[in-house]
Amino acid sequence: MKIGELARQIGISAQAVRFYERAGLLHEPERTPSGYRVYSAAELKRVRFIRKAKELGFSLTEIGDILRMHDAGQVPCAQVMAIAERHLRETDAEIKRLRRFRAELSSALGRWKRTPARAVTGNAICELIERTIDDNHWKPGRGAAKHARGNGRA
Amino acid sequence: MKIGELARQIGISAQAVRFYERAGLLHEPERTPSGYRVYSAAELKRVRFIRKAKELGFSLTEIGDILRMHDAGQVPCAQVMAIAERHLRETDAEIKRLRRFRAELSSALGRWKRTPARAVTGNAICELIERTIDDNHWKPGRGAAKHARGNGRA
DNA sequence: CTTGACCTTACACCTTGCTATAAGGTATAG
DNA sequence: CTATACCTTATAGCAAGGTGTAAGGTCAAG
Repeated sequence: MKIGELARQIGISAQAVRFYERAGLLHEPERTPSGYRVYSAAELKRVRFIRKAKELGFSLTEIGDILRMHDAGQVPCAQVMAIAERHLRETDAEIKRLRRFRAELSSALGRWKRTPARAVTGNAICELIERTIDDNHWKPGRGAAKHARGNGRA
Repeated sequence: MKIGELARQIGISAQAVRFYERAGLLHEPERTPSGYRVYSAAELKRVRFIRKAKELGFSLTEIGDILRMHDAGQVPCAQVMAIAERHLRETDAEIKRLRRFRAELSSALGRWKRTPARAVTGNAICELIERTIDDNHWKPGRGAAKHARGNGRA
């Protein structure tokens, strides 16, 4: 199977497959005499594994670690569980953060609607925004969202 | 006031201030004879506005639009409200997405714990992951998380 | 007159996971 | 023989919001 066929079966682009190879997730594949990459069913499964792990929120780095453990003859399931549990905690934290943010934004919007910006003081840029945090009941913790990250599900 | 003093008062780096200038959020400042940027209280307020808007989830592009409206003599508050309402909807969608993801991850973890990977079939990479989506009760919608992104609160 | 804190510019780099493009070689159908 | 679909490599670029570094100029204190 050549790269385009593999990519089609998984539902990704051929470039993405080459990208995984360069990223160290796939071994150097065999080649036809003319240099085309040739993949076996095992490689197909490996790529499928990569996509599944990605959908579960694993980063390519983590997936690479897992695959290298596997290649070294180890069973990486303990690591997989640990990473998944960390992702769960991070997701919880991110949901909490987003909920706090949502509440704050919603409350600002409510105040803006009750007190429209007819009372624009001449030297404000947008008085709505300017009075919002001057109220200062909302102290965003230092670095609250430092590690926040989309979890990469495509 | 020079750039370092301005940055210190806002709590950002001097590079960030120059970055805002290059991004078109700040006007070309006055300069000392030796070329140092000199800022007035009005510029300080403008930078403070930028940070406040950013904390409310506005992107630098949006903030730039708002500031340009202001510079053109308009009152950008209607746009600000519209953007804020869009952010609210996006935040809601992102929270929903994360909750679905969390439920899925949590359920996978539960299954993994109940049925540990002692039954490792020889040709799997990590059987935990491999059996998870083969169950296939979980169809991630196409492009569900296309626009998902941390909302830039620092 | 030197040290050190501050300022200047320009450019590269970071994160992640790819996508796009250029410039070319290969395989197959008609 | 040619059209076209596929493959190769290398390189650049995106999103977003900056940070880091190099190489140098300026200013006050001691």
